[in-house]
Amino acid sequence: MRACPDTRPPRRVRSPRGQGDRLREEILAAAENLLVASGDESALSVRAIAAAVGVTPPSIYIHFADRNELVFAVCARQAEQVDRAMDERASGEPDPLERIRLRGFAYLAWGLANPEHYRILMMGRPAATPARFAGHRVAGGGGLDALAADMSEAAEAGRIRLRHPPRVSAELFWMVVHGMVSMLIAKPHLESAPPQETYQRMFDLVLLGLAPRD
Amino acid sequence: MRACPDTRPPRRVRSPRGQGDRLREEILAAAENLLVASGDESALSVRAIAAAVGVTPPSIYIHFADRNELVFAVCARQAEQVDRAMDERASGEPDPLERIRLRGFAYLAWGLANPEHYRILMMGRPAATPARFAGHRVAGGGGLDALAADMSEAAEAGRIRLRHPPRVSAELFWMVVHGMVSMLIAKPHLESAPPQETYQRMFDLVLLGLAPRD
DNA sequence: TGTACATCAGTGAACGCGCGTTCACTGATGTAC
DNA sequence: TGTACATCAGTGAACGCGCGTTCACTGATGTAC
Repeated sequence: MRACPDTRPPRRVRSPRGQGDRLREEILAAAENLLVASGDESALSVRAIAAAVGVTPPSIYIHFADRNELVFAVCARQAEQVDRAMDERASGEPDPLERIRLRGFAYLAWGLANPEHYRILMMGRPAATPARFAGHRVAGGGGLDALAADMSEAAEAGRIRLRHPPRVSAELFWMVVHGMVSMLIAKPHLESAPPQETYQRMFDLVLLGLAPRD
Repeated sequence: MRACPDTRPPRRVRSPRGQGDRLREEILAAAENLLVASGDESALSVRAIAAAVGVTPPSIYIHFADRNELVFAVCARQAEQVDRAMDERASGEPDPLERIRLRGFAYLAWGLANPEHYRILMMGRPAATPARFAGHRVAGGGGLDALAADMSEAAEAGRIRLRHPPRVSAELFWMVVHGMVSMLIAKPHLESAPPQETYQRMFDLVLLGLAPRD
């Protein structure tokens, strides 16, 4: 029978001089783990993160201005992957229409694999989003531009017929995929078919599904 | 110079005997006001609602099991309007395809008019949603069925070409509109055109926008 | 080689807050006899 | 007509919690002279 078991997590060893930024990385990694394990942004409290790192709460503020900055920094890390993932999926595919399909699917897969990150970045209250994350961070700048490029190439190749500038069509297509992702995240039980099947149907719908008979 | 100004809201007069349910209505109305005024679910604290009604916090629990039930009861009230709104918009329109368009637009308009309600009902964490609100409450049962009916009628009339059962096509269409709504709620600054214009583009996209050249 | 000093990476303790929820109680009103 | 009782619509006070954030401080390590 131990008198007073010490259940506190092990104290972290102090970074050597000049290596203070190590803590920043450890904070981000611990927060990422907490977010994935809990699937709930509210698990990301300053205190919980500090405890997971093995450090006291004030130490967080050495590296982040406030909680919100930290939360978004965690998500931004994952978000960097999506543009890369979309490009990887599309690269090597000669058919621009198929590239569009692959990009959309990569986005969907990323969202479903990181639902809480997606929720924070893309479904949050606008006021909660720090300015530098408010813009087209995800599937934004790079993602939408590449999509628009594929759109115009597909149109030139006669694979599709564009009614708007490529960029506008790219935004519309992205909104459609976003609808699927946010839907599956918020209401997973409404999933009547596997996501890839629904995605295919959605893609067909947009591409030729409900087209009027001639 | 008043000594000790009483800034508390006026006490509510007690309901007469047998009229205890009046308080329930007043709670829902006060919560609705708070939600609309703040545009933030977190403003809906039990204490804030009680104060707005002019009653003490424990009184809330006479009529609601917990905070979550109350919050969803508030949203469910607004949600009842959307099915009615969609039917009203569609009724009288002979063209089934146009009815589909009108239903979707009514849904969009409702979502944008009640963003915080929409967020709570349709964009929340699944676990936070009480069981009886988890299903197709919004644009669900009634809404999707009516949409599916219009789909098959439009197909019979030769206005569209269905690649799936009408119900599936209705769900896909609904997901597209949901994408627009949730997008505009979360990222209003990305709105590059008025919603009705984007909606029209989206509708055209689904209906005939990117259809391949024959 | 020794010593004063600056810097760095954190810590300890606390501030003040609002939150959901529970429990025993109150005081007015109706009802049975 | 009077009185005991039950019911109803709430209240008052508190429980216990975790939260973000701030402030003055510490102790080890490097650096200048």
